[in-house]
Amino acid sequence: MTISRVLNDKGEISSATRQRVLEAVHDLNYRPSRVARSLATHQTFTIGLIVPDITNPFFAAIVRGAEDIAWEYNYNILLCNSVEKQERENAALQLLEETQVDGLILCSPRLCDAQLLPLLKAYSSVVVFNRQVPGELADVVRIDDVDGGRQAANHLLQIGRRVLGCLTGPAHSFSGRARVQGITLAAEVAAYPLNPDLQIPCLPTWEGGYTTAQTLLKTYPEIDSLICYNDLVAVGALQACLDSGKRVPEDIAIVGFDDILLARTTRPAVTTLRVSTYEVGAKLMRLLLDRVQGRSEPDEVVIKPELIIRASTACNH
Amino acid sequence: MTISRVLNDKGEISSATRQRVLEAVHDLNYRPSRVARSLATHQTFTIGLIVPDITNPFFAAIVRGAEDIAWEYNYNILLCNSVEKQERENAALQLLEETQVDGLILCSPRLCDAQLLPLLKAYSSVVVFNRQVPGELADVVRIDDVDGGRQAANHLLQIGRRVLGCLTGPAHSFSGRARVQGITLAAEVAAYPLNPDLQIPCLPTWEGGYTTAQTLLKTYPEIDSLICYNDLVAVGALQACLDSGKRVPEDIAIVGFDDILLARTTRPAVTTLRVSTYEVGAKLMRLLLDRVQGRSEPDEVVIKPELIIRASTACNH
DNA sequence: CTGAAAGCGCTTACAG
DNA sequence: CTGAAAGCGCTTACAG
Repeated sequence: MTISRVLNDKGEISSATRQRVLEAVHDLNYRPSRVARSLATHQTFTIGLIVPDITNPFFAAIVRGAEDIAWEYNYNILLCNSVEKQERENAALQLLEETQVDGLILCSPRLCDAQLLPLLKAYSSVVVFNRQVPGELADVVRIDDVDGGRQAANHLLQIGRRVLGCLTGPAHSFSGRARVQGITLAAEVAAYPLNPDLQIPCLPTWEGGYTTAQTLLKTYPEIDSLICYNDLVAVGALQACLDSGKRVPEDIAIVGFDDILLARTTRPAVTTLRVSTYEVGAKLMRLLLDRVQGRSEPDEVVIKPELIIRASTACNH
Repeated sequence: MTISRVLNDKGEISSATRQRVLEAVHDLNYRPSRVARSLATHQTFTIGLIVPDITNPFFAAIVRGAEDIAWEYNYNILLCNSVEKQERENAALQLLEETQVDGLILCSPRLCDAQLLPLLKAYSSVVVFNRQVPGELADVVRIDDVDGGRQAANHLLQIGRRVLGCLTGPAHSFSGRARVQGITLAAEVAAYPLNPDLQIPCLPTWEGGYTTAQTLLKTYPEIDSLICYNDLVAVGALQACLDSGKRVPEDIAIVGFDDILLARTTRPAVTTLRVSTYEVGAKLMRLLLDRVQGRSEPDEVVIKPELIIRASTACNH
C-alpha cells in the first residue's frame, strides 16, 4: 500500500519512508506489474490499432503518427495487420476486445456493417478511419474520396483524355468505391460518360497494379488514362505501360492516390492526390485519447485530398 | 472453474454442462479477460517489438513478417518506434518490461552495451536484430554488414571508381559502422585506400540523403561514387546529384542497401544490397517463440546480402 | 465430473 | 502518515 502510494505519487507520505521505499525499489530493481495494475484499475494503457497492411507506406505513416501521440500520453500500441482478409480483421477485433485495450483505431475496415458494427459495440472508445459508422459507435476520420475521384477525373478530362480506365483496388474497399463514384460523377457532368468495363479491382500493391494494368491494356488498348487506387498501384501500372511500349504521359496519363515518397521518384513522376498521412495518424490517436478521457460528443473529421500534378499527366491530348 | 475448464478445453466435462456453459457464454456475449488470465498464468501472449522507424519500408517489412508469424501462434505485437533516439529506446525497453511481454524483439538498437545489456537481462526471451550481444542474453539475427560494405566497394572499384564517398547513416548505427569497415577493407586490399573525410553520417531518410549528399558534393566535387546507408538515403542522394547537374552513373555511381521497392523504380534504378526483410521479420519471430516455448541453446543467424546491380552503377570509368 | 479455496500483484476504500 | 482487508477476474491445485 505504502509502496503503491509513493510510486503513484498519491496521498501524503513522510519523506523519510518515501526515501526508504525508493531505495528498496532501486536496490531490488523492482518494476510494478502493469497487468496486475490493469486488473485492479480496468485500464491497460494500450490502444489497439488495426491496419490493412503496415507494408503500405500510407499506413506506415499513419501508425507512426499515432504512435508518436500515444507515446506522449504514455499509451502503448497493439498492432494488427488485417491483410485485406475479412476473417483476420474479424479475429483481430475479438482479440483486442479480450485484451481489454482502452481504445481502438480501425483503419479502412473491409467488413460489412452487419459484421462490423456489433463488434465495435464492445469497445467503449473507437475511432474509425475511412468508413462511415454511426456516431454513437465511433468517431470518424475520413478522406473525401468522392471529391478525390472527382478531382482526378476532372484533371484528366481537362488535359483532353476521354477513355479513362480505373484500377479500383480491393473489392471491399469503401474508399475505392467512393472514388469511382466521384470519377463517374465528374465524367457525367462533363458529358463524357465512362465505360464501366474499364473499371477493375486489383490488389492494393505494386504487383496488383502491374499485372492488372497489363491485362486491362491488352483488352482495351484504346485507354488513354488510368486512375489508380493508390500510388503503389499507379507505379506498378506505370511500369506495365512502359514495359509494353506505351509512352507516359503521351499515350497514357496516370494518376495515383496518397502521395507516398515513391510517387515523386519515378520517371515520369506520378500525379497524385495527397493526404498528410502522418497527420491523419496523429489526429486519429488524439481523437481516441480524447474519447478515452471522457469526451462524449461524437466527432467526424473529413479531409480533402490535394491534387499534385506531376509529369505522368503533364501533356495535353 | 467449470467455465474456465470448458473455455480452455481442460479436464473432463460432461457434454451436458459444456452445452449449458457454451450457451450462457453466447447469450451473455461473454469474453474472458486476458489481463486476469495473464495475472494468474504469468503469460501475456504479447511480444514487444521495437524498431527505429516503421516509416522506413525496411522495418515495415520486418514488422509484417514478424506479425504474420505471431498471428499463427496467437501472439500479439506491442509496437514501439525508437525514432533514432536513445532516450526513447531506453524508455520503451522499460515500458515493455513492466508490461510483462512474453518476449522482446529489438531491431537495430542504438544504445551502448553498458546501457543495453542490463535492460535486456530483465527479459527471459529476447532476439536482437543487427547487433552483437552475448548469447545468454539473446538470440541474434544479423546482416553481414562488413561483407555488404565489401561487396559494394569491390563493385565500384571494379567499374573504375576511385574516389568513394560514404553516407554512413546515424552515428550510433552499428550496421553503418560495420559497412564502413567492409568498405575500408576492400579499398585497402585493392590498394586504393579511402579518404575518411569523404565518410559522413546522415539521417537514414530520403531527406538525410538529399541534404547530406548536397553538402558532401559541394565540398568534394571530385567524388565519383557514393555508398549510401540505405536505399532511402541513396534515392535522396540520387536526386541531389541530378539536381546539381551531375549525371548518374556517368559522373557519380550510387549504391544503396536493403533493396526496397523504391530502389528499382527510380530512373536510373539504384544498385543495392538486397536482404529479404519479410523473411528476416518472420525469422526473428520464429526464433523468439522458440525461446519463449523453452529452447535454451542460443542461436545466431547471419544473413549475407546480395548485390543487385542496376543502372546507377552500370557504367565503367 | 464439479466446485470451494487460495493466489497472481496491484489499487481502492477504511481504520487507526 | 501508515497499514490491514477486500477485490479486480482469472487459474491452479485439492476435495468431494
